[in-house]
Amino acid sequence: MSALREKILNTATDLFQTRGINSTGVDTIVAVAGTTKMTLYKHFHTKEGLILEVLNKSQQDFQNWLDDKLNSNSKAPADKIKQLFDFIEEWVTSPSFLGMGFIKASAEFPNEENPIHQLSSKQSLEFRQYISKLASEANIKDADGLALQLSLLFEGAVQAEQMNRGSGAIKYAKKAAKLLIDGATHH
Amino acid sequence: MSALREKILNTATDLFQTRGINSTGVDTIVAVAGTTKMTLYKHFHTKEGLILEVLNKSQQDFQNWLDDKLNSNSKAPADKIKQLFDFIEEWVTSPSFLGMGFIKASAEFPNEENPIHQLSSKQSLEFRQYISKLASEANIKDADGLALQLSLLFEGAVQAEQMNRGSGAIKYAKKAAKLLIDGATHH
DNA sequence: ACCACTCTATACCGCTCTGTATATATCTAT
DNA sequence: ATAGATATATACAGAGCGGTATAGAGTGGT
Repeated sequence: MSALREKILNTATDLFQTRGINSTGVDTIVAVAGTTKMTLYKHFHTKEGLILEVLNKSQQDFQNWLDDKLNSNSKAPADKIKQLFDFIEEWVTSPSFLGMGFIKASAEFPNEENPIHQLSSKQSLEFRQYISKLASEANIKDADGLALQLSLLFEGAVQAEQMNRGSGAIKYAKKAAKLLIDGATHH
Repeated sequence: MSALREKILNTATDLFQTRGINSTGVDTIVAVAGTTKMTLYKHFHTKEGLILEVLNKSQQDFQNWLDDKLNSNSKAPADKIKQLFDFIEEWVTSPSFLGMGFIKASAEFPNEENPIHQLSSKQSLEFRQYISKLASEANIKDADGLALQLSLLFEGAVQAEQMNRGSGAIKYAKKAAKLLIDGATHH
């Protein structure tokens, strides 16, 4: 894969997060990435195509990182879901964290028929399903219900963190998650 | 207060929610509102000024509606906080609900020095403080902590509803809220 | 040495954006 | 009836947007 393509992708990811998607022009992206529009448009057919690829890559990076963490730190399914918010906290409080792409994108493209909105919605659903799988492996009866609740806490905490960097909201989300998980677990 | 001014404000509120703020031009607003740019710019000095007023009015409408509901339905503080998510559900599932302004606005203007972002952040904080007041009146010890958790659930549920209209996420947020409130209450 | 390919540089098109200038119309208060 | 405020209609300026055209520079393989 082309190094320039990667560079454009990473630059766009940063700029979209820090300045907004609609507010970031293609000219700005290529200027910061140190290339030209011709090169960008050879790798990505339209700006919308670039946005979709940025969203996909961002979500893949997050999901892969999280999955690795969960699998390397513990094998027991009951432990995995309990550790979920520990790793989410690590991700969200990392200095390189600038926000979750699909959350911001869905706000900037509120029309449900817009491809960017649809991808955001799909990613949100997929993450929820990932949590649900963790929950059902931990033998929790209403796995989907718990997963939905945890995803609300997650998205709320990310939202709070995007609004006020270093707000510490994630710490309280973690506590709430623990309570919800305990409440949903068979005793 | 001018009727046209009101009309512009309401039209802008709708369009910002359904099409996004940056994607909604001033020309579109005046065309839908049935007036002209000259009139708009006599009432609002800049588009940013209009956005700020839209955000303020939206939040005031929500807060006033919620406060009225809570005060008319019950006087006991312990009941008020328990009913909080019942009314939030009523608000969010109403057909006229199109999203929360400050959540979308903070995503479209991620820079923390941007006035629109700052107002969004302030409104989020004020709503959290409102919940905290409910909690402390209900004699809950860690009122701020519970308020933060409930606000995360709220913002997460709104986020989910904005992504998928009629997702039913708010029902699960309500259940989670009940569990958190019970857990934080003295027995 | 030459070809094919990728990247650069720069200029441009057509459109949309915010905001303003100008001139006209409508309405109300005295 | 007339003055003053308010709204309309329309045109325009200046900038930025996404996307393309064209021509040339660098680089690797054969």
